[in-house]
Amino acid sequence: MPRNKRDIDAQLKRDHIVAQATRLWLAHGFDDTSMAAIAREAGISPNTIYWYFAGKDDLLVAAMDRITPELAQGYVLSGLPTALERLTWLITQLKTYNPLVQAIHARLAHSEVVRVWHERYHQALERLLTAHLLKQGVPPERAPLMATVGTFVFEGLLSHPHTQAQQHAILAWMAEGR
Amino acid sequence: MPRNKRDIDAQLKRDHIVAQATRLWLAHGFDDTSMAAIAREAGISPNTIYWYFAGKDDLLVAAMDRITPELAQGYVLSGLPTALERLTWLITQLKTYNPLVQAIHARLAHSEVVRVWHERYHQALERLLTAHLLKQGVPPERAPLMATVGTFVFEGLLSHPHTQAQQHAILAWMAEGR
DNA sequence: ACCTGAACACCGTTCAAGT
DNA sequence: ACCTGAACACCGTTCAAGT
Repeated sequence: MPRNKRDIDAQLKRDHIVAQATRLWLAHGFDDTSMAAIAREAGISPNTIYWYFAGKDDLLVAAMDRITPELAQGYVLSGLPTALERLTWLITQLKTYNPLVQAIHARLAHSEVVRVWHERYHQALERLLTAHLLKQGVPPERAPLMATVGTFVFEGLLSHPHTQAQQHAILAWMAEGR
Repeated sequence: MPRNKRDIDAQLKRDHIVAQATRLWLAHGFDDTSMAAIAREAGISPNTIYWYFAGKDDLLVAAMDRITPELAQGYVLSGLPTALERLTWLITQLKTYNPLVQAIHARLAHSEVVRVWHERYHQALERLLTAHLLKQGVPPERAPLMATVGTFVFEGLLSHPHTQAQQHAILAWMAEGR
């Protein structure tokens, strides 16, 4: 994307800001990490962030855009054999990023960029699940519905406390594709 | 609960504050309705709210505590014959209160009172679904799991946009108890 | 017991000015 | 093009003082 040295530097700095924001958000939560704190950590003045990002929500989306390809790659590379193992791997990873996932949902009502990002994310997850369900032998007219249900259950697991046993039972139920 | 005239007046005023807060939150959202705005509408000064409530989160919980018994009563009184109709009724009602439901989830990470309330709410909903599933003939060892899944799907429906047809298909799937 | 005016500490964001 | 110091408008909450 960057075309010359200048653009590369700008890209690097942008990425540095995103990295610091992500680190602080994961450590202290989205709401409890101010733009001032992010700027301090990145070694710039607070308003400089606004040169690179339209606002805190845009910074959040940039953070997610950095994480998700990594996750997708890891998902493929993991090469786990069973559906249950793959689902468990995915939810374990997503839990790592839970403060950001939470923030995405909390900002949904207030921010258009977040809304757009979330929409895309859901579609990607549903595509993944639909493909899996079809391979599992679920009838094609039923698969999309069950994929939507699957994403809801997945989100429920992410946002609610539960025991390891409960998680296992629910993921096993999902893997079954029933 | 109130023991004398003085307590009754205090109770009425408390309720008046909750009513105004609920009205404004439903109209403009939780975050976009300041304590000052609620006080203005209730005809008191902002800090007077803090005489009756520990904070904005406590006011939110009080609002939910006012709504849920009404909902539970309406659920029973509706006397709808089929599970699908009852689920549809329930989600239609809950959608009416969506700004408050959203706020509950958004405040989960920040407020202990909200966390406690949410926990109770989930347990109540799961009990409702478990009872329904058992009546539907679902094996007892499977019912609690499916009830948890059901609440996740229910919450997913509440917090994500979808067509009427999608909602119907998902609720029908839930009513089936599969 | 109940209520208030004024202030506090903080927030995301913007402005005017610099290089 | 990039960065900053200072300010803005606002927020939930608290304090000191009243009745």
